[in-house]
Amino acid sequence: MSHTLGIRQAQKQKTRQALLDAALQLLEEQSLSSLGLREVTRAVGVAPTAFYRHFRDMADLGVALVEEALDSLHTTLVALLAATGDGKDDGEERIAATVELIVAYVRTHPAHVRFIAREQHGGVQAVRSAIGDQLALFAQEVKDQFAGEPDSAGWDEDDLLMLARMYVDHMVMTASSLLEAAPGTEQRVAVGARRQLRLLSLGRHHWLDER
Amino acid sequence: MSHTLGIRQAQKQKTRQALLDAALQLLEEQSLSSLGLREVTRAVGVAPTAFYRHFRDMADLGVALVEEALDSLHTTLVALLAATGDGKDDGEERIAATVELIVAYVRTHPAHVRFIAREQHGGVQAVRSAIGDQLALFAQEVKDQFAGEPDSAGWDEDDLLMLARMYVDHMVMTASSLLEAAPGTEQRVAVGARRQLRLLSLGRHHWLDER
DNA sequence: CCATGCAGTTAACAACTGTTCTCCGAGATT
DNA sequence: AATCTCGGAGAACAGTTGTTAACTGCATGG
Repeated sequence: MSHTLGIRQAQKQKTRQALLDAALQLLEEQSLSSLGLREVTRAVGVAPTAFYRHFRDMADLGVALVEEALDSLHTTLVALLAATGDGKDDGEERIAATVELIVAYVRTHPAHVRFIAREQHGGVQAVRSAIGDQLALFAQEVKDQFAGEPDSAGWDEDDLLMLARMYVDHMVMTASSLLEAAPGTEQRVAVGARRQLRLLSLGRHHWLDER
Repeated sequence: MSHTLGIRQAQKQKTRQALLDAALQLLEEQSLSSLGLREVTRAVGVAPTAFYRHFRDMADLGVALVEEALDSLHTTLVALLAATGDGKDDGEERIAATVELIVAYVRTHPAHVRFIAREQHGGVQAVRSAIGDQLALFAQEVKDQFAGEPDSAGWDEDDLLMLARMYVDHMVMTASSLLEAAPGTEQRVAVGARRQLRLLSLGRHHWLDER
């Protein structure tokens, strides 16, 4: 594969990406259901009708944005699981590394984070369920990771998934909190996030105590 | 006070409420930043210009909706704290009662729940911070409740607030999940919510273990 | 080298938006 | 009874929206 796809399709994907970028930027101050097709094409410097060469409508573009955003997040998640998955380091180190990775991600992909947080419960059905599906998939991966750890011996399948979901949800929530935090306040948010992870970790360790 | 406010102001508040109700209903399928002034007045059956007699713009109406929605939620929260606050019942009963109250609230105020979940991270700044402030206030109340319980002996102030925030966030998240759950699936969501609360409760009990 | 495919353009459309100004009529005030 | 107040109606405005149709020019594959 990959025979340096012709100058033709290259240009197409270039403007397509320009549309996605422009939309993502415009979405910092509004939500998808109020973002107009013309608004996006105007920002790119292209005729309104050119939009239809790439997307059926704005909802379609929204779904494409979900894929782009959650793909980059997925990369981060894999890195996170790989870095903290050896089971050697005890809880505290693992927690610190996790939060630090989230902080770094938010710093490098703020617009993506805002988009996911906003449209997760937003007004466009197709986008909402696209995000929901992807996050459920993330939870599955986290669960699989957990399943291989000694701490999870004797755990129910459903309980493991529930735990994984809590971690994923907490990850998204923390990222969103970091975004809205006043400049300079990010460290406070990070401290809070570590404390919350510590609580979850404690709950996990004592889950099977009284059984 | 309250001398049966004249038939004049009565009519005014009546149409004002009609505007709020219509907006809340229209918001089930879109988000606030895309909801138009004319759309709302049309649904009520009133001239577009009448809108300005009650709200400066849609953002202003949004803030009013926040107050209405979170006021009803606050009532539920107080009931929740009162019902589970005697400290007598052990964790499991308390958890079941909490989840059941959330389920009941979602069933009776679905539109309010959807609105809060959607606009919490939505595109209208004023509404976002209005919701944030109210939820922070809820967390304070929960914290005060926790502070009076024996389980919280020796707890740091910040840690208590962090715990309270986790409970409030979990409450909102559970309510939102119940909304999006396929009909008949609510019971599954409720079971998951109970498990999550159990985990939080376990974390809480062992918070001071290794200090 | 030429015919075809196709990303992007131009022009036009009916529909809709927020906002202003002017007016009306009925409740409130004296 | 006369006057004032003010919630709401009506008409008009400049701007914007999504979508259509027919076009242009260039990379592409035979």
